[in-house]
Amino acid sequence: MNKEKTMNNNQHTNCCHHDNCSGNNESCVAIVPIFNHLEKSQMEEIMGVTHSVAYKKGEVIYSAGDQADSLYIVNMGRVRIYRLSEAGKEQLLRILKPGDFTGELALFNETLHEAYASAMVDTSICTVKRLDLQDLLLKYPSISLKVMAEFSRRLERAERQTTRLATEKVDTRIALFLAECLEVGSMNNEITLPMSKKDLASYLGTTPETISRKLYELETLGYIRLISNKKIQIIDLDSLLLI
Amino acid sequence: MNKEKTMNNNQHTNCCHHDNCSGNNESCVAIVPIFNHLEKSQMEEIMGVTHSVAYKKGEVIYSAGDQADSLYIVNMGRVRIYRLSEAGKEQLLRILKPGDFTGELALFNETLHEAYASAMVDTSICTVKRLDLQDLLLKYPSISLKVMAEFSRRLERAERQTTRLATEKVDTRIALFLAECLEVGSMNNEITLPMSKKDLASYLGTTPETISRKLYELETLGYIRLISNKKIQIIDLDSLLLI
DNA sequence: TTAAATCTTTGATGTAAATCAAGTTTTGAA
DNA sequence: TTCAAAACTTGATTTACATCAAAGATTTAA
Repeated sequence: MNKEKTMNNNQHTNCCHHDNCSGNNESCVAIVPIFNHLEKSQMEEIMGVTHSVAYKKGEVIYSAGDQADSLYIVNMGRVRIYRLSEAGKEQLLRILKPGDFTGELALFNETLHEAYASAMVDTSICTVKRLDLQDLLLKYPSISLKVMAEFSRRLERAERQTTRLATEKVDTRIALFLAECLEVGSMNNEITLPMSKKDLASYLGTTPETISRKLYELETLGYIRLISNKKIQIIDLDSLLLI
Repeated sequence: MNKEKTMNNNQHTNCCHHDNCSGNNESCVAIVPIFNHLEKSQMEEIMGVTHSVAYKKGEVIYSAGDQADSLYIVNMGRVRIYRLSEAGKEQLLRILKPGDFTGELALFNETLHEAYASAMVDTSICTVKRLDLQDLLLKYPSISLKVMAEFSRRLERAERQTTRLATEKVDTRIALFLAECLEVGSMNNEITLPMSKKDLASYLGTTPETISRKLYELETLGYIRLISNKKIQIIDLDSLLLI
């Protein structure tokens, strides 16, 4: 069951247990939307309270049940956020890219994490301690506005996903997902799946077998073309969305 | 209640499209968690920018596609927030009680509403305009902390629900729901369903028929006892959660 | 109070998608 | 580069649940 054969449970309480420590803080603060609108001097102040930590591919960043006391901002790499069902089945919730953050839930509520976060590739992360963050938010209210904007976006997405899982058939969920991949930006309607089909299945609340079959079916219908494992060309978006 | 009788209407500019207008602002600001921790003088300032509106049972408060420009705080009554699937199927997302708020999503993001809000019973609501709210948040950063705490709680719930819909069978989802109803507080393990079974079905991503059958099944197993339409006694919580 | 509308239950039937199993392909670490 | 471990595909089978239909409840409004 336990796929993370992590060497040791490293508690990154402070900085610098890992390699790339200091200095990186700068880039981190500068790239995240919640901070990068501030004055240079303010950013420098923030750098003072951030800690940079590096995680190897597969390493766990936090687990459900952990006491949450930091905000985690992805500086480089990719982080998967997932939950486990009662039966231990994994469900992928989202994938963080540089500039995204997590850990905030418990930060404001003194609760434990309910989700897991692990590094999908070698990843560097900046952390800000609960109390430091609260100070920052009180001192620079505009940060709060950014954080709230991000929260509300996430909330919107989470509720949209909830509705899809509750009301749409698998075909439709796949079609909607493909359409969203397309939106982002793509050469001649060609998309690259941002995750493995196993993960996609988990994200969409289905199984890899079903994903495989449905994609084949969509190709048969002439709506898409399967180019390679991760590449798909959308041929008829309108029909796709009418499924 | 009844404090409105003693009040005269001032300080609200474009209030009074509906009946019960003045005076209620006070109770509204005083009861919501995002404001009620403030100083009296600060609350009074906030009252100055809130508008009280009454909705009759069934009235729509906002619809998907509407431009969102206000925060809605429930003062009295009950509000259902729901979405429509691509096929027009309704999905209940949550039910707001006095003190809860909605409309915030688009408030920080200049987007349109994606959900619908309608009054389940006669309801009175306080609204705060986008710009007024932003001023308040910048002026009183502690309000932001409250709002973020509420957001993160909602996010947690939304993601939990997503995971349940994606990974659990209907039995389990029902069992988990019943268990949550129990938590809140209940005499001798007796719970009162907070919504119709039709709504519950929608919330849990299933159908009323299935709800009906599964509840009967749970009774047969001896885990619960169906007292009346809306009342259920939980007999064996542990077994219920092991389904 | 009564009738209409809405919700709920129960039964019969259909089906989408999960599961199981066994190959094939891709990936990544040594 | 090679080889083992994952990930992916395809087929056969099972099943959980939706759908349809029609009879009881309950709620609502006149």
